[in-house]
Amino acid sequence: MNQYIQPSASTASSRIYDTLRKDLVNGRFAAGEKLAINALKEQYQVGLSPLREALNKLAAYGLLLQENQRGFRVPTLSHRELDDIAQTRLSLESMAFEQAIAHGDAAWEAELLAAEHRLKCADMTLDKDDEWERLHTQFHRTLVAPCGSVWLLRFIEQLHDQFDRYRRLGPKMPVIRQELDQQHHELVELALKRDVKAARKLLDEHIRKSYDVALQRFTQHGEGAPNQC
Amino acid sequence: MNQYIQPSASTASSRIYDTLRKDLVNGRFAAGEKLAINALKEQYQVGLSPLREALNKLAAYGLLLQENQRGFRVPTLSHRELDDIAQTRLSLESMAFEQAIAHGDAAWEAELLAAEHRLKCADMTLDKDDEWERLHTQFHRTLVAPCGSVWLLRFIEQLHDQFDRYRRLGPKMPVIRQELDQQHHELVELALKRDVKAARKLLDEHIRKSYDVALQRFTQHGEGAPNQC
DNA sequence: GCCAGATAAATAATCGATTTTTTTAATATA
DNA sequence: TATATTAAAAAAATCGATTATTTATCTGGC
Repeated sequence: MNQYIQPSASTASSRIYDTLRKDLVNGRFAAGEKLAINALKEQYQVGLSPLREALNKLAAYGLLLQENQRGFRVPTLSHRELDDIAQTRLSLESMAFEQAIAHGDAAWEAELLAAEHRLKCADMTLDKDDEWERLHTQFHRTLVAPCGSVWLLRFIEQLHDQFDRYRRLGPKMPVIRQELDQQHHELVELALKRDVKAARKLLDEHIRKSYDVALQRFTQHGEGAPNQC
Repeated sequence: MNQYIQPSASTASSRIYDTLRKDLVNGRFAAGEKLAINALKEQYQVGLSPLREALNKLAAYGLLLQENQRGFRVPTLSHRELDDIAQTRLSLESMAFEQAIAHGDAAWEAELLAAEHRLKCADMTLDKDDEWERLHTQFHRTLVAPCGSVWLLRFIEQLHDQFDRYRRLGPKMPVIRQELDQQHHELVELALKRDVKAARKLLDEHIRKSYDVALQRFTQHGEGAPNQC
C-alpha cells in the first residue's frame, strides 16, 4: 500500500555501517586508535555479526585498517596523506566537473541552484552543523553529478570522506566558511555559464583553500587534545 | 625464530576474500547472478561468518552488489560501463604514469625491466595462463608504483579488476597478446628514457587496444554461452 | 482462467557460544 | 637489571542455531 518503495530496507549491518562511517569521518575516534569490538558492541547496542560486517566494509572503503588476527584500527593522519588526498581530489574532481559542465542539462542547473541555496540557508542557522555538513557534501556531489562516470563519482565520494577526516578536526570557523560559500556561489554561476576553464580554475582554488583549512586544523590538532572522544 | 615476518597471518575470512575476488574477476560467476550463500559455503568449504565478511568487503570494493535483505549479486556487464571503466582507467593511469616517470628511481627502473622480462617469459609457456595474468597485473602495477599517491594506486587497482572482468571473458588470443607485449616493452623503454609525452601517448594506445579486445569479447560473449560456470 | 490473499519453503540476517590467537602478566633464568 | 619462558587474560575469529524477511506455492473467489 505504501506508494514509496524503500530503496533497500535497512538491516542492523547497514545501519551500524552508516553510523560508524559518519562517526569516523567526524573524528569521533582518535586517529590510530585500536577499535575495541566488544566496547563498540555495547556503545552502539548492536550484535557482533552485523558490527563485524560493517567494520569489514569500512576497511574495504578505506576508513579503517584491518590486520588479520588483530582487528581493526583507525588510520592515522599525516601531512603527507592529506597532501595526497587533496591532490588526488583536485585531479579527479576537476576532471569530473569539466565533464559535468559538458553534459549537465537544465535539470542539473536547477539542482545546482537549489543545492547552493539550501547550503546558504543552513549557514545562517549556526546551530545545526551536522545539517550544514550534509548539505555541503550534497552540494559538491551535485557539482560533478552529471560527469558521466560512475567510477569517478565513487572515487570522489571516497576522497571527500577522507578529506573531511582532516577538515572536521577543529572547531568551526565562520569567517572561512563565508569565503568558501562565496566560492560555492561563483562555482554555480560559472557552471551555468558553461565557462569550463574558469570553473576548473575556481574549483582548484576552492579545494586549495579547503586544503589550507584542513592542514591548519591538522597541524593545531596534535598540540591540543588527542581527540574529541 | 622465523626471520620472515608474516605480513598478516591469513584468516578464513581473508582467504575466501582473495579466492572470491579472483573468481569474480575471472568470470567464474555469471554477470547478474544472484549468489546462493549456502551453495558458496559448500563449494568453498567455509563457514558462514567468514564468507559473509568477505562478501561484504567485495561489495564495498565494487565486485559485488549488496541489497539489504536480499543478499549479494554479481554486477552485470554493459558496453556503457566498460567505456566508463576504460576511460577512467585511462585518465588515472596516465596521470599516475607521468608522476611515476617523474619520481621513479634506479630501483624502479630495475623493477620495470624485471617485471617486463618475467611477463615475456611467462608468455612463452602458454599453459600457465593464471601466472601470466598475475605477472601482467604486476607489470602494470610496477609502471605506476612510484607515482607518489596511495589513493591513485588504490583506485587504479580497483579499475584493473573491473576492466579484467571484461578482458578475461573470452578465450586467450596469442596474436593480440604479442602486440600488447610489444607495447609493454616499449613502455619500459620510454619510461627509462623519461619521455613523459611519448610514454603517456603509448599507454593511451595500450589501454585503447586492450579496450578493443575487451569490448570484442563482451560483444561476442552474449551470443555464446551465458558463462563458463 | 486469473488475480488477491494466505501458507509454506527458502534465504538472509542475526544471536549466543566456542575456538583460536594475541596480548598481558607473572615467574624464572642469566 | 634485562631477557626469556610460561601462564592467565583478553580479544579476534569462527561455528551452529535461531529469528526475520523474502520468495515461491497454494487456495478460493470472481
